[in-house]
Amino acid sequence: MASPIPLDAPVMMATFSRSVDMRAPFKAALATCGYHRSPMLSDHENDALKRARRDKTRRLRMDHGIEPYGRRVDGLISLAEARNLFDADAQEEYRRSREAPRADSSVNVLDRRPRAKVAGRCIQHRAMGKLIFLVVQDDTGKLQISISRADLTMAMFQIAKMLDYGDIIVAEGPVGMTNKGEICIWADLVEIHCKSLAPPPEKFHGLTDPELRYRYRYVDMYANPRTTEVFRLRSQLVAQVRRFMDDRGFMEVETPIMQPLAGGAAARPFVTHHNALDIDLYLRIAPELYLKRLLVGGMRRVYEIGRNFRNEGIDWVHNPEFTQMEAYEAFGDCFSMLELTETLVRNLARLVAESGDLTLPFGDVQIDYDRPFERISYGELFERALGFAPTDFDEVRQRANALGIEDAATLDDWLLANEVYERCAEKRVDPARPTFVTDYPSAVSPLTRPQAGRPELCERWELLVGGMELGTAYTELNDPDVQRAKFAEQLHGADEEARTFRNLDEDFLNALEVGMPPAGGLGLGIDRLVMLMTNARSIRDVILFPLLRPQ
RNA sequence: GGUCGUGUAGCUCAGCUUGGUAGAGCAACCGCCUUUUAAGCGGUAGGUCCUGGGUUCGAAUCCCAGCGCGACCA
Repeated sequence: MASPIPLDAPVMMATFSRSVDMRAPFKAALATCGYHRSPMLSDHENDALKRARRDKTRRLRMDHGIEPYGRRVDGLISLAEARNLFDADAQEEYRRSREAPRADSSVNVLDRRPRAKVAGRCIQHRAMGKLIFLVVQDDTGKLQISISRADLTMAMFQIAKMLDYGDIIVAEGPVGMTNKGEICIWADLVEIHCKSLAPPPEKFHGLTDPELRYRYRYVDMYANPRTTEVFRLRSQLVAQVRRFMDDRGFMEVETPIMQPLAGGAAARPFVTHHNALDIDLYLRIAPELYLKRLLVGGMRRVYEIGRNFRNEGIDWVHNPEFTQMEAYEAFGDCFSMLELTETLVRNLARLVAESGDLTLPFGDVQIDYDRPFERISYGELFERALGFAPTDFDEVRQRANALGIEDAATLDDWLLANEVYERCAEKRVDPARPTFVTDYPSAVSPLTRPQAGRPELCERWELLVGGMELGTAYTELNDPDVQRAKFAEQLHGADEEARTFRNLDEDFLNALEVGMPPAGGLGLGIDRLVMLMTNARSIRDVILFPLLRPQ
């Protein structure tokens, strides 16, 4: 990169003026090209800590002829495997043999201890004279590497002495034990394979600032082993969801993420552009309309686990991109999906629960996944929380005004009732009790089949757990004329902005005219599910790289 | 959107109430040390106290505004 100002300029200029930062243009350039100012990244070459490490890199090359950025290494085993090799009998035999007085010093001590060759990141380094103790870490755990001056060449011992917290090393030697009873490798070979230049986080507290943890996830992962654990568990949970769905005869599919129309949910989409076709495309807010096309095409049970994108705010349960499972079952309904969901969630809890009772902690509460989940109707929950029915529209308007809901005057009765519901009723559900809220109003569910006897209500539920909306399911609407009317109605109420991306999806309506079997459809929030299973209190703790404001 | 909290060395944090030379631990550098477990001992170095303005002889500290982050509320 050609910088307009030499990097050493500030040093030379400093005598003239301390108040003018001559690096400002350089910093500004870094900022605009997406670099961070943070000391953990590489624009602080003046940083003494980083300079010390660069100096060591140079010394490794110049004084020792060692290239500190290594190559392929064969014959490695994991740290957990190495630890498992420990043989107490061999260790005891070796210890006795060393302590036994020997007339002839040329007789070797008896050493049947198994040998191991391992690699890992150095996370502790205690050099005490002619002994060095390292702790290295890999994805299976930690292991101490003990290094005695007597066991290696002088050069290799010097190198071991120079190691820093963060370096990646290879060590080989017998698996033994220290006097203090720590299982370790007594290394007779130590190599450095990657010199870490970054100043490491504090070794006892690690990285605690949540923003820094998300921003430097790669540091967070080695400084806080719990982080890696959460994501390993996430991976296992998603794999288990797939197994569960596959076992029930669902087929996994992948539908477009870039869509010409953003349908299937009410949310503001992200816009992108395809150059060759010269068209704007939207990142999907839901895969729903494509999955239903597959039912039209004859697939009977389909599901997709994938990313959705919603151009909205960020809080403890919302990240702009998030992972959801959507599933559709021909000839099912919202109640077949309810059974599926309850069984699936319980099944996942079983994977995580340590004891048999399937109770998992989530913040302050203990959530019991064993008991049958609670069921309550939307209307009943509304009335219990507010003291009047959602159909009591005069009361609803009064309460809406009291709550200071914007555009209360222009909203339709049911939409307003739903605003009141979301503010007052939803939070009345016991967070410790997984709860299906059923019989949603049709007015807020434009893709859902109305109930036969009460068309103002529809066949839909939402699952609330731990104060979060975990999922929702519908009996899908498959009458093309009713669907068209509902879309039109929805568009009618939309503002100018929403109309640009929420156009009438003629192709989807065409598909319904071809004919879609009656079906149950489910949306399940995977991130939130993982939050519940790992007791994570922020969605950012279960997303590897949550969206952050660029620095 | 509102309220509260928070921002000090690479990291984790004191200091702010009551204005007066910028502090500790870890990490780093130099030295000692063959059984450490957050090793220890001696020494050295390291700062835009988030930013801007104000009050003051003097501001990390008090006031105002802004920005970042976090939590709660709507």
